[in-house]
Amino acid sequence: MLRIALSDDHQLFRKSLVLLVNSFEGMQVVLEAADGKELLEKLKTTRVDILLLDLQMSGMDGFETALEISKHYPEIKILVLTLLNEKDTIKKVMKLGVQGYFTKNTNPNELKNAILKLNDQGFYFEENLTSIVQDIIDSSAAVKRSQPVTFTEREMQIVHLILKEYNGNEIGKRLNISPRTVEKHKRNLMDKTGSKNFIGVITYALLHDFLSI
Amino acid sequence: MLRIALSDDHQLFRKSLVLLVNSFEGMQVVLEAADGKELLEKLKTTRVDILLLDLQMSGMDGFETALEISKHYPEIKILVLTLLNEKDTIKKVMKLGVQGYFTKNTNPNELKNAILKLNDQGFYFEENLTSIVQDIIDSSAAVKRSQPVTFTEREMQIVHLILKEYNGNEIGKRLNISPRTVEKHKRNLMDKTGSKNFIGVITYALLHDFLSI
DNA sequence: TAAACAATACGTGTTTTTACGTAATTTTCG
DNA sequence: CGAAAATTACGTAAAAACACGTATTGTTTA
Repeated sequence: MLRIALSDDHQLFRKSLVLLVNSFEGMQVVLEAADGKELLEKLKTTRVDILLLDLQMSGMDGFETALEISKHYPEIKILVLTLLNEKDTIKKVMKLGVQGYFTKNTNPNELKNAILKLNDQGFYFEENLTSIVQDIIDSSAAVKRSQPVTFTEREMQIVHLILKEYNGNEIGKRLNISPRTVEKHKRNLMDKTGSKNFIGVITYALLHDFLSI
Repeated sequence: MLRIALSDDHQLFRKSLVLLVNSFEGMQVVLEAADGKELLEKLKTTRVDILLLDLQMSGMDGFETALEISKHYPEIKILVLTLLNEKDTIKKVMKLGVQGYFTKNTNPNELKNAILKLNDQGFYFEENLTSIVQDIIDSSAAVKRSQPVTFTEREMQIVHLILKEYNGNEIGKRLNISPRTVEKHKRNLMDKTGSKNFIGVITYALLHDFLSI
């Protein structure tokens, strides 16, 4: 059962939205708030999976709220509901950690689909926003392309052995090198991919197609 | 009517076993195979309830067969027939998802009883094996592995946060739970996926499509 | 309503990984 | 050949993860 939070300062709209969402199978509104402040307060005691967030709320505004939520509750997926449809606004909220965007004048039946996709895929954007998304993805990919990271053969060997769940000691034995050397390789990989731990190296390699499992 | 499959490489024994089983009320042999390969082939077109599986088959051996069957046809209950009676062997097959064990030198009249009990209770073991069974059921994570592994919502949250390279402490803070609880979730995940470390959990989830990055 | 599952939490360790630095050998290649 | 890159290795210490156990509290569900 998906636990939905709903934040919108228009009570009538909010209440009907509650009814709509509750009519969908597999999800339920567990939290309602009129503004960001109330929302943050209630989140302290209520666990939610997905937040439907209005962008025109009075009081603490939607941008600020989105930022706070994604900082304090990164596990909550945020679907922004708004009347706005301008490229810049969209980009702006996306940078705040929002995983979905839904304009209020879109067909309400699509909302269920949006929530489910957001939950399954981790993101949802309306069809017509594809180009914007692509823009953003491209621009962030360009940053990565400017600093080409490659793994050496030895490093790849080590990645593979780590995927087989060998620890540093065992890898050293298999490769006939000191465990310290294995550590050094691991550290180099973390440094060059900017990871805090080796899981970051693995995901980096997967995302950059150095690796497939 | 119980649909029985029978796999044994000794044709004489197999044929007489067919007669024996067919003489029992309420059950019928619907499939015969000399080895694991043939068995798997025939299972594609024949539905069976219970499989009587010999452990000394040539070709693909019984262990491997049991593993394949329980993986692809978890609904089929497997009763192993064997001459072996050693604790280790018994444990080994049980970990493969076998629900019953029957030594060939036991009274044949007991076979009907074994099949019926296996069907009704979901398991059957000869009296003297009870302690071994209890041992394994209590202690073995491998038993769990033979059942379909699923991640709970909370576990998925934690997987996602770990992918974001948060450490246990940080995850605890973000989710408002104790770091110890996070550790517990991680350990449960490692247990249920049979991993030595969390990288194993990640790859398991990726391979089983719980997760995409 | 009992049983199973999920989520929570702690104790008491041990093992492994990570951090940060330095530096000596190969190996590769312009 | 000589510079750059890759591989090797170690010291010291702190942080994090892992192992294995127990236990309470809700929630689902057969």
